[in-house]
Amino acid sequence: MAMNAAMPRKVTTRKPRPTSVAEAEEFRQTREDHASETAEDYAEAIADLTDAVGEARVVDLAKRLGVTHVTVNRTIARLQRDGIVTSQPYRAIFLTDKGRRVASASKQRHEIVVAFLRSLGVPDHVARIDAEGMEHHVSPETLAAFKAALAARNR
Amino acid sequence: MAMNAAMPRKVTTRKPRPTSVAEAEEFRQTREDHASETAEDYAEAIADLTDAVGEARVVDLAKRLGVTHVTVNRTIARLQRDGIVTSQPYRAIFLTDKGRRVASASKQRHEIVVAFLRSLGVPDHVARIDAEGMEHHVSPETLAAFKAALAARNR
DNA sequence: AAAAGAATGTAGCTATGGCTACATTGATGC
DNA sequence: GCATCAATGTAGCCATAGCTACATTCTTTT
Ligand SMILES: [Mn+2]
Ligand SMILES: [Mn+2]
Ligand SMILES: [Mn+2]
Ligand SMILES: [Mn+2]
Repeated sequence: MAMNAAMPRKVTTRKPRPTSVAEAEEFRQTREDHASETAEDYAEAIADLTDAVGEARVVDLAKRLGVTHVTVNRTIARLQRDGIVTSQPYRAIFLTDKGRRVASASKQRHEIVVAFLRSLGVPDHVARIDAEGMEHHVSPETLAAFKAALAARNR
Repeated sequence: MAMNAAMPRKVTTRKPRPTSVAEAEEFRQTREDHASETAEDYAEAIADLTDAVGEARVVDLAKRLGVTHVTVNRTIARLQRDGIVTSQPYRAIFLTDKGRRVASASKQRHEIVVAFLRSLGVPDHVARIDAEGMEHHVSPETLAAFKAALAARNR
């Protein structure tokens, strides 16, 4: 198809910028989820250890989380700053009221995610691994959908 | 119940350390997932933009990902170092073969996760947000389970 | 061709979260 | 009681990933 030479044409070397930026919100939420992830996992681990052996020590948390005791120390300092735990040198770590609420909500959500994956036929070991990461990105709506699917299956 | 005063008792101030450390593997995998997350999201975004407007520019990626152009610049340098993209100053960013493979696999997984959540009745907007974070923690086994559940629903 | 403006790049800051190496403290065993 | 060893703490390193402020380059407009 030949161009009419007399017809003026806008020469645009620079490509037009895409207008849509709706996706940005999704990434922002993911980053926000990651920001609370450490608090949630530590709170859960501290609650578990406290239930199991009466207290949560730095060395227990390090083993459980697969990091060194140094990393645990620094993280606990941040969690104390943020009102999730109390801690004193050479003492066990304890959850604050806020920390207990975080632990309880996280544990519930975590267990539902594991149960849901298992109900789909995912092997237990794999379900536990996937759930450890997925849990922090499961919104209340999605959690409700998981619960509903589990209930439907048991009906 | 009264204690027999003659019975010797081991006084253990220090609580016995918990032996189980199986959970550590789950956290390690989550950290590993997070390490590849940036490459996957950037590769997907670059592939999308290249399809949509012929090229991926720094400013487009910044808008899409909800970060400043500075963050994009630094990330692109790392991705180039890691063989995911090629880039030259003031030029568009292109995927390498490796980058295209990452983009393709990520995009497929991402779409399946979104479709699966929607099939559970999660509202589209929420499904997209949750999927953006969850996708990186979905193992091949779980992905297969999602696919199977979707197929069953359409049967 | 020059000006203006958009895009890109760079300098330098912050926070999180990993690590090794070394110092200190506390609990256990003798 | 004291020595030993486990636990805890601290110093200082690294990488990732975010930011603001400012400099430079390229594209478009006039
Ligand atoms: Mn958890
Ligand atoms: Mn987790
Ligand atoms: Mn993502
Ligand atoms: Mn994640």
